[in-house]
Amino acid sequence: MDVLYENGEAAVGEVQDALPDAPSYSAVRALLRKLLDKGHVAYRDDRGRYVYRPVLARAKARRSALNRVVETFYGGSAAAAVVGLLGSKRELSDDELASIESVLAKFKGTDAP
Amino acid sequence: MDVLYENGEAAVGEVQDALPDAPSYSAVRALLRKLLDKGHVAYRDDRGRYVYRPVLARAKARRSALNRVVETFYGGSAAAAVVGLLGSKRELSDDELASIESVLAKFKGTDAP
DNA sequence: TCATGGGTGCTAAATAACTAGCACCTTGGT
DNA sequence: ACCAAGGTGCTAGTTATTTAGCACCCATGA
Repeated sequence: MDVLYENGEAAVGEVQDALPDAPSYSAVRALLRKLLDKGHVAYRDDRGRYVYRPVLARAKARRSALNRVVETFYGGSAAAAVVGLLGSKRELSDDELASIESVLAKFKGTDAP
Repeated sequence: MDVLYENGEAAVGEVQDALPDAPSYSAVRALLRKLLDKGHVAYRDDRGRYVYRPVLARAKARRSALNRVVETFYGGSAAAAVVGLLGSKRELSDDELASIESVLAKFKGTDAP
């Protein structure tokens, strides 16, 4: 799934290559077929070659993945996760800094009127 | 693994209870034994009752998990992940806001002297 | 045109995971 | 002392996953 979300879509061989410790080609085929049956992925036929993509919207999967990490490792606190995320960073471009401050701005007025 | 990281440590039954769609008690026992063999978990004997804990330091696992989400869903940009994390938040306490701004501060001086 | 590489569908066998159930031990309450 | 509850080690049977290997299809390049 992660492979498909990272690439948008991928064929069997690409999934296999992207997998950390990949099983056989056959196993990946079987896996994707099972995900297909379960409705987690769809595919398009690119001239006899099947290219798979996730069915669940990227945004939802993203939120869910982030949520799981926050729950598992940060006791449910998004702010703590943000600190963890930035704490291990060495540099930040001006644009990145600006975008973060922009999203931070909306919290500033909220509870101190 | 997530269960162990979230709780710090857990016995077989607790792992089973915490699992979203839990298999049988026997399966969880077998799973934990396999993780033990692979060196991913250790256990202490709490008077005949085995309590398992992860071997890899929480901090490392945390970094790795966060990294994976950032790679998979945010093209490797931690800043984008931060924006995503905060974007879906409605409120933030003063303390949270302060801690984020504190960690942000170290980036401000860096590249605009 | 025709061989080649890389797909697919399908199948059978090996391998791994799950399940249920036994005997046994320890703890806690009666 | 005894019983009940809830652990463990171990085992055997069932189920699911992985593997390898067929026949076949279809672009591509010589």
